[in-house]
Amino acid sequence: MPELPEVELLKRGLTKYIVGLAIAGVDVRTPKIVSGDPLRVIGGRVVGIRRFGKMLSLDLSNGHSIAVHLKMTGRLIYRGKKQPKKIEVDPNLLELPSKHTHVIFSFRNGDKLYYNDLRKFGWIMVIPTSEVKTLPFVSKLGPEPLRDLDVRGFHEILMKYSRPVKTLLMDQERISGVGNIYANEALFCAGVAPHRKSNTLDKASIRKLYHCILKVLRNGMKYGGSSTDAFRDVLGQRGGYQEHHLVYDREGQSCARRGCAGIVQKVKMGGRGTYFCHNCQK
DNA sequence: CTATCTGTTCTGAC
DNA sequence: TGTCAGAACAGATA
Repeated sequence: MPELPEVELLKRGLTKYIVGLAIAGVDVRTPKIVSGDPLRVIGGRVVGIRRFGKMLSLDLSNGHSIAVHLKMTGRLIYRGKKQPKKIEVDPNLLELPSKHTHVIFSFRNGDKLYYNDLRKFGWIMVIPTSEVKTLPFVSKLGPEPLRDLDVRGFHEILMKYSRPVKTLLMDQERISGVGNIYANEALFCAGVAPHRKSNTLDKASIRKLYHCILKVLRNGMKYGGSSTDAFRDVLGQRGGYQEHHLVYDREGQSCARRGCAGIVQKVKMGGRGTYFCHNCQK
């Protein structure tokens, strides 16, 4: 669920609400979610939030960091003094902690940060700040669009593999941050069929796909993230990008492109829902 | 009730 | 090394 745009929005929200706060306590309700010693965070002040692909690192003044991966259904929800009066929150997030709350960070000023996760795939790791970059998960991440990937680099990656281009886009060790929703949308935007082997794309298509990836990621952020299901921002509010999906979750509906009579197809690729228009994507 | 679906990543098999 | 199925888990939907 949370892909680059959603995690980036979360990063901005956390920066706004918890940077500067000192941690007074941690309540670990589901131990398997947390690794490292949670007590190390106590007394630390949040000095910054970093994002690595879809992972976040909450960096503390005491030399430790809280690395968080939300996987499919994780949520980080802030409740406290800075939260706006009027927010539109899910009914099941009105009462926190809830039965899906696994970790609670309490700040000295009384504010709280809740880690909720319906499916419990996500994780939290307490480690020295200097080790965040060397985590296997982080050090293996490929370049990130919008930051350290240009058309040339993108071209190079596509040429190197003969896999279906969609699974390549979602491979975090090749390109980081793109997940299923944005891969589907970017391929539609570029008119490229998801099952095309990446090294068979021509230069023009590659260029187009590159710009489409940036475009859909930026759009995702512009509309507050994609909340077809699990994603909520740091205040617990839904995003709006799902209303702008052109193929994802639109099986059987008519193609969004003007003048195209195609119907959005759904197939399975690499075990994931793959949506495309046979007419527009070659 | 059963079967199948779900946005991520890791492991183990080939 | 590259690729893929299955697992981790809980709930929604058909």
